[in-house]
Formats: sequence, structure tokens, C-alpha cells
Amino acid sequence: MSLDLKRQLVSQLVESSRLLRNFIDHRAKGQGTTRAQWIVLFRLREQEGLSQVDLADVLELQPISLVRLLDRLVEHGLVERRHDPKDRRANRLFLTETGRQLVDDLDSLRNAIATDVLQGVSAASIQTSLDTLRDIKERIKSLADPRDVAAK
Amino acid sequence: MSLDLKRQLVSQLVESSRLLRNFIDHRAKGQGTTRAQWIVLFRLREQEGLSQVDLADVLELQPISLVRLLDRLVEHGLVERRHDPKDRRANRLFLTETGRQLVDDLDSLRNAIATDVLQGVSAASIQTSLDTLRDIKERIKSLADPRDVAAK
DNA sequence: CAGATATAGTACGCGTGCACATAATGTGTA
DNA sequence: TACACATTATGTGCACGCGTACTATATCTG
Repeated sequence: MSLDLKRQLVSQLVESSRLLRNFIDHRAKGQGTTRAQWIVLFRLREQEGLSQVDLADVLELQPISLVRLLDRLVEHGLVERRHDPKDRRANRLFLTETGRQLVDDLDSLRNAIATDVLQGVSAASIQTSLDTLRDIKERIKSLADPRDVAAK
Repeated sequence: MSLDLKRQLVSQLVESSRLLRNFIDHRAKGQGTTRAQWIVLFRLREQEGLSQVDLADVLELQPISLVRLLDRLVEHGLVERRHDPKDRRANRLFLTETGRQLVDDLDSLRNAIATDVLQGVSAASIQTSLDTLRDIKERIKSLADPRDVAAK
């Protein structure tokens, strides 16, 4: 039942995401940053002092993927890695002053993009789509994570 | 109005897409292919003999991105580049016998994934989300494409 | 035929993942 | 207590997908 629709949604999801990422990165080019980097900055603004694993965890990406993102952010002087005095393996992450200013500037850009891209879409549709995407994420996580079966 | 929801949708879109891509690629690993490659195969099954630009156009990606995808598909013996006898610049793309068999096998896998990932989501929500994503794509294309203003 | 256009491709960069390595910390047992 | 072993945090190497900028070659057009 409606299997074709499901397939189409899967395809559209990946396609629209790629277009969106590209669109955002174009707009972001002036700031010298990318969408993926913004997410890190926004997150650090809310909560500084995270370790890399912790941050990777809240962003739901692999720690190794974060390493390279951070390399570039540090290189651009937006983020600082400070050694954790308690655990010499770990880094604690902080925004630099430049980083803090940039992320504040990005607020309006982010809002403009969200408005532009969703112009003419009803609030109800947005809410429904948002819920659907969240459902998909949960389904994927439970399907992929063996603990969901192992853990009582 | 509901600006926050819009921002969340933009974020969720990119995040869920990444998780989805990864999930599919895991399932696809047994076949030695990736989700991005499937799309090429599915498309070629429907319509063979396309040139690389034509195919890039229907897939809505840059011709250069397709080049590498095709490199791998050719390397794996799934796709064949044949010189266009009429235009020595162009290649015409065809599935090999192996490629044709693989893409037929992928049908059931694709269906299984779509079913799994969207289990418990109502048909109405799927339809709404699909429409929303298509709207987003159209908005992006019209915003990014100067011809939309230039062309009458 | 000269210049514009179109096709494929190279070089390079970013984001993301996996497998593996390295170093530091924690733990269980002799 | 002390040391071997498991675990954890970060990072390297490699691969894939995707993009921009540019190049080489072929075709088209005035």
C-alpha cells in the first residue's frame, strides 16, 4: 500500500537535502563557512566546554567526522580546543571571540534562508513534515542500533 | 510566524537525510554499491543511451559529479560508456548484463528500506511531506536560478 | 574559418563514513 | 598494591559523494 509514495519520499528526501545544502553553502560563502560548520557553532554557543565525543553525540555524527570539521574551524580561528586538565586524552571545545561574533551574525542569515526556502508552505505542512522526518530518524536509529533489541 | 519551526525543518531535513543515506549504504554494502549509484542504475534501466550531460540533468546533479560515479560503475562492470558515433565528444550510457541483473535485484531491497523506514507513518503524512520537499526543491531552484528572473 | 558553445574530464576542497592506530584512563585479579 | 587487559578520546589513512574552477577537445554558427 502506497509503497511507491514511500519510495518517492525516500528519494525526495535525499535529493532535496542535497540541493538545500548546496543552496545554503552558496549563501554562506561570504562568511567563509559552510552549513556543516554552522551547526557546530550554534551548538557551542548554547553549550561550551563539551568534549569532542559529547559534541559528536549531540550532533549525531561520528566523532571522526567532527575531527575534520573542528580542524577547519580551529584553522579559521572560530573554535578553540583546550586540553581537559582532568583527562589528558580529551579536548574541551570553546568558541573564540571571533566565533561568537560570527555565530550571532549567522542568526539572521539562517532565518532568511528558512523563510525563503519555506515560503508559501503552510504551518501545518511544516509541522507534519517535521514530525515525519523525526519519525524516520527514530526508525533508522532503532533499526540500526542493536542495543534496541539487546537492551531490555 | 513559526520561524522556529521552519528552522527546525531545515535542520531535520539535512540530518535525517544523512542518517538515511548512511542506513541505505549499510544495507547496500552486500551488493557492493551505494545509494548514489543505485539512482544511476535505476535511471538507466528506464532509459538507456543517455549522454552524461543528459543523465546529470535528469538526476539534477552536476555533470562532473556524475563522472566519478560513472567511473566506479564502469569499474564495477555495471555500466558501459559507448562513444557516440555522431558526436565524438559525447558518451552514451548503457547497463551491462551484470548491471541489469543487479538493478532488478535492488528493487526488493529498495522496497524493503522504504517500508522499514516509513513504518507507522500515515499515508497522508507521507503525501504531505513529499509535497513539502518538492516545494522546497522548486523554491531553491527558482531562487538559485537567475533565468527565472531573466526569462519572461 | 574564427569564435562561441558544449562534452567530458582533471585538480582541488569539503563533509561524511569505516578500519585502524595511539595514547590515556579505568578495572579486575593475583 | 601492581600489572595486564579492556575501554575511551582523539586522530590517520582511505574511500565515496558532491561541488567549483579550469582544461582539452569537438561541434556549431555567423
